[in-house]
Amino acid sequence: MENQPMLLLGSRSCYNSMNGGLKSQISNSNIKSSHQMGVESSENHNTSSYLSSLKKKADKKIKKPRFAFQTRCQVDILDDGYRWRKYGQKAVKNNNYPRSYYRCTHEGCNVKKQVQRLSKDEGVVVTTYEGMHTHPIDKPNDNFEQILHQMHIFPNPPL
DNA sequence: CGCGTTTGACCGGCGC
DNA sequence: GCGCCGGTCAAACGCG
Repeated sequence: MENQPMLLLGSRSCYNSMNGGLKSQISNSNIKSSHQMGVESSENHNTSSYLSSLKKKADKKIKKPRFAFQTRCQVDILDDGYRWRKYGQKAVKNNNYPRSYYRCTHEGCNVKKQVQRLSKDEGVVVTTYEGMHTHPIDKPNDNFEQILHQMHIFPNPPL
């Protein structure tokens, strides 16, 4: 329970009413840093080039800043103003519901988002954000943006 | 047509 | 060393 995420109650358009205090677990480590140093020239890859780029340089054990919060709504897709592209869906053992993996469809913005529903309460959706957006919000939402600010999470850090 | 979504396969790490 | 679990990508299809 150390990393107990914050609880947001309300429907899709009801991001208000936040119980408990907001805790941003943003590590002081680098937020995005190098990620572009990967492939550039040389497109010829071996047979199993498959996930070759996956390993990349790996910046030590730097973990990306990720924060999770739970929402009480029937829809798992929370429109936070960014565009997300689903890149996978896997079912976890602890939950009877599958977990959805989303990624920000922005150039240079490798922000990921996980959406998981609780098997116990299908009305509860756990959304986990990984990384930070390096660009302003496309569709500024009312309360959501304010929440981000309250969480000390700004869309475009001074990097 | 563009791209967002969907599904299966595969890999890496960890536990036993 | 193998099995399990979680995570990601890739190709195809559907929809706008």
